[in-house]
Amino acid sequence: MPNSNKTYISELKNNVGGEVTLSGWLYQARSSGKIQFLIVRDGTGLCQCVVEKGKIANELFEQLKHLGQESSLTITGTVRAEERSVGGYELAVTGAEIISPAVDYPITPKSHGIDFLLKNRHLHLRSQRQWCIGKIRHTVIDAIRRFFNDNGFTLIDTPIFTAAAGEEEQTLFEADYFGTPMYLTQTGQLHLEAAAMSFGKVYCFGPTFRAEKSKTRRHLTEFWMVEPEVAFIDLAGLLELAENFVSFIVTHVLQNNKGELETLGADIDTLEKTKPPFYRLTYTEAVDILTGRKTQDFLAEQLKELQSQKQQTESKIAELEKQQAGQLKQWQRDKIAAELIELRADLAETNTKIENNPKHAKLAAEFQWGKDLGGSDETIISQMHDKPVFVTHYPKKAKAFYMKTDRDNDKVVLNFDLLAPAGFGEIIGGSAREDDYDLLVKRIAEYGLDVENYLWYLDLRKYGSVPHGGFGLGVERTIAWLTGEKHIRQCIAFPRMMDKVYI
RNA sequence: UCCCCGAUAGCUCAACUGGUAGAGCGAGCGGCUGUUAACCGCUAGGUUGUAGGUUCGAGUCCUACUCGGGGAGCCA
Repeated sequence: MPNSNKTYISELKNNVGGEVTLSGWLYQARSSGKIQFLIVRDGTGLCQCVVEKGKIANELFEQLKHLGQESSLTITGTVRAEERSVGGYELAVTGAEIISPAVDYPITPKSHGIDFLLKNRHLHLRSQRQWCIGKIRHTVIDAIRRFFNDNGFTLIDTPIFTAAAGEEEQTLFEADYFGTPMYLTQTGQLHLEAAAMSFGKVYCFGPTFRAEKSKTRRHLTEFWMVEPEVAFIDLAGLLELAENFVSFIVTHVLQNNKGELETLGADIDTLEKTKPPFYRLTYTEAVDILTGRKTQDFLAEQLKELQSQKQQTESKIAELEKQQAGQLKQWQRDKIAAELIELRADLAETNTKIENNPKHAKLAAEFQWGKDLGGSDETIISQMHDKPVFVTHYPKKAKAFYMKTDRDNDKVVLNFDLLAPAGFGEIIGGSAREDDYDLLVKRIAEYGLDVENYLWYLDLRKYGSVPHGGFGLGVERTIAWLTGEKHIRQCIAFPRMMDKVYI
């Protein structure tokens, strides 16, 4: 091994002209007779290492040429700035040592199906895309903790095993707790309310489990949620807290992960607009929008766009198919075939959207005041805005028992959802909590719940009750929004989905 | 739980109205001194998800099952 400085790829910019040693894995390799381009990853980034014949021992040159993808190695060379390289720097290799050669790595640089990738999740984590998402997730979680810690909140760890339900009973995972049934937590909220009466401002942050039979791109059965709870706060205060919080996360990610966002193709311009104040709609206003002219026009316009998109894709496909019929080199033929696969997938997606458009229009037009907003309704509202939107004051019937009844209109509760823009949908749900003892007892009864299970919760209204409230933010949904990732399962290292847990 | 689509080489996909399976990537060998999912040549690799049925003949048609994808409802 030559005598040189061990370093990380992220530090290369500080070592231009110097000789350094990297430890990592072979991500990709191209060779051209007397020159090889090895892309090495070390956990901090990617670096192109240029190996020239004659600059290193012939034997080593041959070994490197036959090294399999994901082999581990240390590699030494001189750092130079190079525009053509990933990351802007590259290594002129002077030496290398193979630590462990890898043979037949299953994930190739070409495209793969999602089932295959999830089966190989332990390896897929090494891919550029998953690495970028992981880095952003780290920043999001760091920002969450930083925001609350720096704003006078105290962290409370609420239990994972719970006796009573926080949300819907049917969606609880049951566990056998020494012979008695217990449930995996769906929210730390009830316990958090108790803690808020001690510390004032508190938050909990941990995994949440919901046995919803939801097979969609927005659902996991195990996901991470952060929930703040504040004493002496009203709905307006909660909205302000939520918009400052979300803006803080976005700013943090933009500061720390621009490169990752670019690699992922995220919509950075829109993210940069995410600053308070966010839009505010009441549920009633949202319903008026959904059932009104504006939504029908909006959807009609969208349908037109989709149809022209469909035509464009179809004519592109037709053109490529024509080309395919002509005389071509094999590699040209393959390139066309690959493009066709992508275009056909796009077309299928566009077709689904076209198919759904009138259904969504109908659902929106026929929306009845009193129902909870459906997924498509949320998407429509969210698509109409370029910044997150609060929807507040939902009908009491559609919401949980602990939400505070609006004293000016007892048909609605003082709650809110925050919808991420451009169609991503709900990332936060929250409310002011019912703080009146008698009203809360009544609500528990109305929901057919057993008051016996909520005696301790009612105590909080008995001994110095105060107006208070809080909300929950879904970490994976937030990451999906920030990264532009279509499916939430890519936003956690080892996703747990309904009916399917891979590894 | 419901609706739609799919399952062909290790991976991603082809195979016109039923006529006996073909590419690329990956792997192996060789060539190429600036590649960007590099390129070029050669080699190996398949009882077409399972079980039945129709037919002279099934990857292709029918039935059931298994697995997967997308969407709906519900939600963060």
